[in-house]
Amino acid sequence: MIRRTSQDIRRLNRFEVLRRVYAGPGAMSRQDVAAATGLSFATVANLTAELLEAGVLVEAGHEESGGGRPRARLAVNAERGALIGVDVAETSVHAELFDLALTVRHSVERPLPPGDVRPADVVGLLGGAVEELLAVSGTDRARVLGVGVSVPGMVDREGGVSSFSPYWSWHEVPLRALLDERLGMPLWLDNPLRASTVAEMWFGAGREVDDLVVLTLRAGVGAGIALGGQLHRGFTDSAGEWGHTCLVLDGRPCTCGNRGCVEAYVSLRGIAGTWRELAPDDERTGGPDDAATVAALARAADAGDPAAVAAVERTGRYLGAAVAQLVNLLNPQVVVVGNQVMDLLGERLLPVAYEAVGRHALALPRRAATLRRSAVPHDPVTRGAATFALEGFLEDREVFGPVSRMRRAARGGGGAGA
Amino acid sequence: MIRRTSQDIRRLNRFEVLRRVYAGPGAMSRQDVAAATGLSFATVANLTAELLEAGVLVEAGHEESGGGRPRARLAVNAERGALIGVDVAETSVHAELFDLALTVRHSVERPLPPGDVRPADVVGLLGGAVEELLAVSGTDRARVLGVGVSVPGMVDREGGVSSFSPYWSWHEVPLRALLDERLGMPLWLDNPLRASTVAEMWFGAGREVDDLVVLTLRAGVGAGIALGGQLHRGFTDSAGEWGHTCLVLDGRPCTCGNRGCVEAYVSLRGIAGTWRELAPDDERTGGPDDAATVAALARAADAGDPAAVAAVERTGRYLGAAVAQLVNLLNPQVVVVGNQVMDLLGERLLPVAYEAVGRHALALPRRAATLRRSAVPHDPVTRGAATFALEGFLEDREVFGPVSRMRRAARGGGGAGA
DNA sequence: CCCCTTCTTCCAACCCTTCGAATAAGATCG
DNA sequence: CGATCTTATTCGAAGGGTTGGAAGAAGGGG
Repeated sequence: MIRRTSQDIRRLNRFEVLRRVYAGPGAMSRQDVAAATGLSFATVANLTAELLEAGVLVEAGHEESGGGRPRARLAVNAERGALIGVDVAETSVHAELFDLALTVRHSVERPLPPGDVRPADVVGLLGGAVEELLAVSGTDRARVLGVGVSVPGMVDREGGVSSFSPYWSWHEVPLRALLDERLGMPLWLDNPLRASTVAEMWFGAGREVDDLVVLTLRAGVGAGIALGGQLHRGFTDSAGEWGHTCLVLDGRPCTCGNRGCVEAYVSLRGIAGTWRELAPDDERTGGPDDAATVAALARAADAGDPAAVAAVERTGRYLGAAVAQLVNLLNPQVVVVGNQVMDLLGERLLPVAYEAVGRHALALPRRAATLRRSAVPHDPVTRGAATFALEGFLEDREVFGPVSRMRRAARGGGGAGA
Repeated sequence: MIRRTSQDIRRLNRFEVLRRVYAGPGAMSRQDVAAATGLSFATVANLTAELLEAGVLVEAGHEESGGGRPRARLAVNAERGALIGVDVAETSVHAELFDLALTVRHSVERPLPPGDVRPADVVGLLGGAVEELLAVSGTDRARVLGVGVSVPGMVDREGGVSSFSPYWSWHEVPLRALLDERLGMPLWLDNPLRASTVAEMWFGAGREVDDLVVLTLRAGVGAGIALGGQLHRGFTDSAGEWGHTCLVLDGRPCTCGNRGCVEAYVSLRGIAGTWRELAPDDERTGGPDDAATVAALARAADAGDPAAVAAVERTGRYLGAAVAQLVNLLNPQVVVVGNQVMDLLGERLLPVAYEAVGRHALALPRRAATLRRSAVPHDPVTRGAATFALEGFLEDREVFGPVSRMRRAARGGGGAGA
């Protein structure tokens, strides 16, 4: 049983206030935040005071006054510290350094060798990439508020263990232990699905919406699920494995051993496969690099190549049918589609997919749901990983103590008068 | 934005305590409840006092003492009031009267005419059934704490409107308005999926588990979803429409107009259809009453009829493949299968289905999930409907006021000594 | 320079949980 | 049969949160 305490309310409200400030581009006042969150003004003032004291927010000038006291503008204090987000993907380790305003400051990408990769190699590469980020940006280690790391597959977040990797023969790898030693900074581990989702919640569609599903389409595919404003992790941290949902009974073989999985149709490899089916003699369809093949497909479709157009169309229909299942089952307000496949095929795919959703989903949940492309700036996975670190920092009891502690401090210090 | 307040904590804890008392068959002490809920003993004592004062609980004797003061046994006060649960189904209206211990006291079933049925007819029949329940049981209207009504299809719970019915040509029918007038008792409207799920949360597998999926298999099929101990309703109250998830692309036509839906394979009609496919010349497979056909199928399978055995087996595989999707996506701790199909085919179906889940789901979420038959006594839909009324009663601010109100009352009244 | 308007801060009130001391209620033993 | 022991409950104070409203702060306008 999880104990619910009033401090949870406080923590969630703190998140909420800060999310609004991130959302409003430098122009949020306390009043705006109160209106947007539905919290009382007193509470917003209280929480902002706390965030100001912690240096997370700063007051940046005032708004135009229409006769009364002008509102103070709240902004995130970018210089309060740095966050690092790392995306360990199939072929590379991508590490980025953000300031606290979640602006990308520096970026490093290190290729991973093909084939099976040992955990120690990833740890080494990751450690090196982080060191380089610190060196290049001249950031002191102590200024880093946390490092978020996204590892593919199933990750036991609490234990810090990678239970299973789709690409490598990893089993119960104690990543936290290995990385803690190497990095010496606060560390949060999770997987790319949940990273993308949390990025969406802070910086994308999730800012306005409480029930959303975030589809990640790249080498693998998955669905991050956020319901009631809370990320759903599942009983063993493995919710969101949408890729091996059966889309076509006895359809194409999938890497998982089954047939007809969603992933076999809307992942990079699946899309390349669809093109190959439709144009078996076209040598562009046969390359070993699926991302390159899909990029070629996009170009060919733009050029009016009939097989390519048909392949995109068919992919859209597959995607739509698969999304319809989610819409029926979860009745979300928004379905966000993101990552590589979107970057490559983007606008070509969504209209077809949307139309297919309409054919496959029931009227009421379909009308409720909108399908849209991710609006998260830059890479949602590294950003999401950094967001985990941000969330971790915001839960730090040293920095954000209980209210009474603040009050004692205020009394002791004695505020300087005007 | 939904405001989170400390009173929500109180309300949820009140639910939690009471759920434990229902779960422990007459043998729960305050200590047991505290251990089971993880709440502090003081809080449990506090909540119990409130429930005792409201007459919901009573102290029923003491446990054997092993040397110290004996523990008081807590029990639900069945006589505190009555609850009515109504299941409006395709072919009948089934109304049941429960005491507060959720024991069925009286039951009435009224057939509905085949074909399109008007809302007024359902309201009339329902009203009559409720009147009969009151008359037969000699229950005073004022003693009824609430009436829960389950209506098929999509129901706007807050508005009290049936947005869409799968059987009848209902559109935006203001059921609450119609029924309020007829019944004159507190009313809660919802659909059978969510009713079954909430029944499971209070009286079935959900007592021990926080993430569960409840499959309802009868004329239609659906999946009730409870995550983190909370029922998920979806953005427009229509989550759980699992029946029209695509199981076989371009498979059997479904009533919804698409092809290959889950419902076309594991609903009563779907199962009958599978049997018919396998034994087209067997006249037992062709009756108009699907429930009767499935009952015949169960008998034939028991008798060793090869086509019947194959039909059950195939149905199990379909079910397993469909469940695997849910297991992968949501990573629940338990999947409960219930309602008519289970009653008819029960034990024959689950082993095959379980095996198929194993083939179609990923290792980690599969290991986490158990598939089991509903353990909710009697009819989960009427019971769930009654449970909505129970929950409504437990939220009644007149009865369960804030803590301070209690304290004032205690001071004013002055408790009688021992 | 005073008044008016609007934003912020501050305080008291209220809600909820929990710790620990005090009280209650049997069992047991001398 | 009372003292003592053990365990269960009750009670009060403290701690963590939110909120409405009074009081203070900061401009604009006459």
